Amino acid sequence: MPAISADRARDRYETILSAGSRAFAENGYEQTSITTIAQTAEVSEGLIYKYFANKRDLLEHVLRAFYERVITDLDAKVDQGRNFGDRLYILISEHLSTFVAERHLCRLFISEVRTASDYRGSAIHQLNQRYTSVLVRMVDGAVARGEIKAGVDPRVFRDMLFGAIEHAAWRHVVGRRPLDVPELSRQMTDIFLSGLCSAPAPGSRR
Amino acid sequence: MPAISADRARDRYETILSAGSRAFAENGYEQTSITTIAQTAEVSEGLIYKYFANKRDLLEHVLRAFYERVITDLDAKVDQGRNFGDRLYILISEHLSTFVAERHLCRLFISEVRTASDYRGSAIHQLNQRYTSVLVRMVDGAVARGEIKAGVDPRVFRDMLFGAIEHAAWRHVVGRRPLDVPELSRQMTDIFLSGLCSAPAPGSRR
Amino acid sequence: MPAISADRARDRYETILSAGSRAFAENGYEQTSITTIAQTAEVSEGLIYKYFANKRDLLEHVLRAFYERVITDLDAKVDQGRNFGDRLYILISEHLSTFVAERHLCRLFISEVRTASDYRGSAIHQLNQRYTSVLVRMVDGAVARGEIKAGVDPRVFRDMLFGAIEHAAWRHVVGRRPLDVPELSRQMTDIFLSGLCSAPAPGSRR
Amino acid sequence: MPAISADRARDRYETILSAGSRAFAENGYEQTSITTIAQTAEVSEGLIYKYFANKRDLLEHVLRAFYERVITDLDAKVDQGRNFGDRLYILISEHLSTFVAERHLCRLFISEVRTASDYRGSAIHQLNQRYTSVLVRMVDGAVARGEIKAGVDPRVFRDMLFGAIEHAAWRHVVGRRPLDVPELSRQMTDIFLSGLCSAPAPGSRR
DNA sequence: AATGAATGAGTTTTCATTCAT
DNA sequence: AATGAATGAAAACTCATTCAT
Repeated sequence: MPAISADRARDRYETILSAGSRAFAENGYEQTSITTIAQTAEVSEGLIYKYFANKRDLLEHVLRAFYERVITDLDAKVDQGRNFGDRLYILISEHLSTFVAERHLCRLFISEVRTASDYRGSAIHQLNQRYTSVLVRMVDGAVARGEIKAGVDPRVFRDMLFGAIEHAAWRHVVGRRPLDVPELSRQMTDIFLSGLCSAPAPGSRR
Repeated sequence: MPAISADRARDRYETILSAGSRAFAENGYEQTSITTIAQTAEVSEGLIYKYFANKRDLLEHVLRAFYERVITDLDAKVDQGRNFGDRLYILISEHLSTFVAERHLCRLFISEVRTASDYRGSAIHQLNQRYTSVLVRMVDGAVARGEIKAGVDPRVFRDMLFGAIEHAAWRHVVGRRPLDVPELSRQMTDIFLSGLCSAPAPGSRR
Repeated sequence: MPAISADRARDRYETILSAGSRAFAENGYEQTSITTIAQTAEVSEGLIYKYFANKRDLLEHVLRAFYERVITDLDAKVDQGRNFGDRLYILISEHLSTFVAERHLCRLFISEVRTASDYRGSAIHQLNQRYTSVLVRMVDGAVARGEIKAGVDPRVFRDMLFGAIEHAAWRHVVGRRPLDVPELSRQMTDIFLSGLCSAPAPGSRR
Repeated sequence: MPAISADRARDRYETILSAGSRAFAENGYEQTSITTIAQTAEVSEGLIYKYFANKRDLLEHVLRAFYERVITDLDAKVDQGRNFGDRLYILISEHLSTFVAERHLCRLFISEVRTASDYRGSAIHQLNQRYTSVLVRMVDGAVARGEIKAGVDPRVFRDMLFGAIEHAAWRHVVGRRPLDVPELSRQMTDIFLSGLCSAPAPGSRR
């Protein structure tokens, strides 16, 4: 017989998570104090430590939740593409859209996750691998179907893809310039498919 | 008649800079205390403030020195390439080499510089623009000579290029995997030049 | 449901205020460290910052409390005097009594408050003006009733009065001599009323 | 055979004293650093410690020099007054003039000297007594000649006089209002001589 | 379950003073 | 005689975390 219902507990959890998310995203991990989060969540500081082991743990939950939002349904969406070009375009524009929609979390993600020395094996690392696997499967299939040339190392491609997306998104976050997601996605897709020199690859979107 | 030679002063400056560089690079800006740096440099805390206005100023000097190392001679080196493919290969492999050689500073650069909210207009920002301008000139020349197709937005290309390099370097830092710079550069160059689908672009290196 | 009663909080506040009051008064503002105050109050340093914004804020609270003690009921007391001489005597002896009773705070008041460059407009300044206004009203009334001669600039009189009191009190603090408040008040009153040359003014006390 | 001539040494001493005087006066003792003084004096920090034992010692020299300037010739000037009223007027206006002319040092004097717990017996204390003795002799003479009524405690009068002057001068320093020295001196003299109630004392100036 | 008062180690920064040159 | 590099002990202030209530 819990003194508090499970619903209520989940509600508290969400409230704190959301307050932490906003605070971290806006001011960075180090610059955010537990007190601030407690005030935003309209909750006592002590309670935060009932739901999260410590400040770092709260950050991890925030980032995981963000990552999960990015990944959700990505598989299904990508599968709607009829060919490799389609699928690549979808992947890029989905990823960019999320980063644009949650620019602050994107920034938090870039500056905090990627820095962490205990990244390997962490929950975030695992999510990252789940994400990556979508791409790997995509590439493998395309190679098998002869849609892309053999000899391409998928890991190199992956670095290029995610690096490019992050970099573009980061410039958007920092520069506060508007980002034309469809156009940017189209250009990136095109370069990936047919390179800078040749004519558009046959079958490339649009 | 100074009690101590200018050489000695320069030596101190470099000792502190180097200690700061290592410490920041290994643990991040916020996680590094002035005390740690002082101990590493075998110098009193007070002396650090004789050479640098404050902690942030020290970081800025560290990053600037790093950036200047990256940029030095880049122009000249790139100009040795006979065509766009050559030049692109040189740019990528030079950049990657620096990042690999100074993996920790690379990480510092990525996590601290790019995050800073006062980035725009800073000395680092200016160095970044100087760096970027090398690329922009390269692309403009290539378009003029018909080496790459029109319609490519150089900014998109730039994001893709630097993003890809940074991401690859980052994975190297985190994963502690060895990085085959020539091979990786070759693959990246190839993808940028001819894309994933088509045959290698005519005139591409190798 | 506060973990600690409001009474307890008020108690803490007063403990710190009193410790700060004593410490500041005995060694001056700059010479007193937060650490000292914390030790005197048997409280952690951090807690002081829960109750006061910063060291300066604590000083201000200390001075305000002192000033309020000086002012309290002064109006009522002064009004008990039947004529200007009576009232002047009451004002002087009241003021002197407070200064003698709290010699150390008196010194703090003189050396810190009056020195502060941000004095004008501060809460202390306002209290000072409230205090001063008692005197101004006293003088104005006396002029109107013909008790004192016209042509006296109340501001000059005010400077002389407060200056004299402060100076006497200061010598008491520094010299550690006992101060015969009634006798001193009587003499001051007499000089103010009838000057050094003439016979005692008619109606002067005693 | 000194490596430096006595003249040169005296010059250095004066330079440092003057730099210290200005710096202390403008920003207060605690807020002034030796470095600042060294820069103002265009002298190394080390040299200051050749001429003065420490920072506090420098302050003492500064204040002493100031005090000596105030006292110089005061005796002679006061003696020019033909009667007590004249002499009192001269004393007040001389004192006020000095304070007005050197408002910043006046402030330093009030906030630092009067606070010092080691005031008694200090060089400054001795100067103060020399100053005071001028007044005491004045009063004693006036009593002997029947110029002022018996029963006046010279110490009370002294407190009133100096307190009044300091207070007025302080308000001038803080408030940055212009000060009409002759008029203010006249009013003060008048109140001291004949009080607030009676008509001007016979023989009072003007 | 929830609070928020309390802690104390940790932070950056300043500065009077010393001393090798 | 003169320098100014170097020190190191302080200072004010912050904040994640704990625990009595």
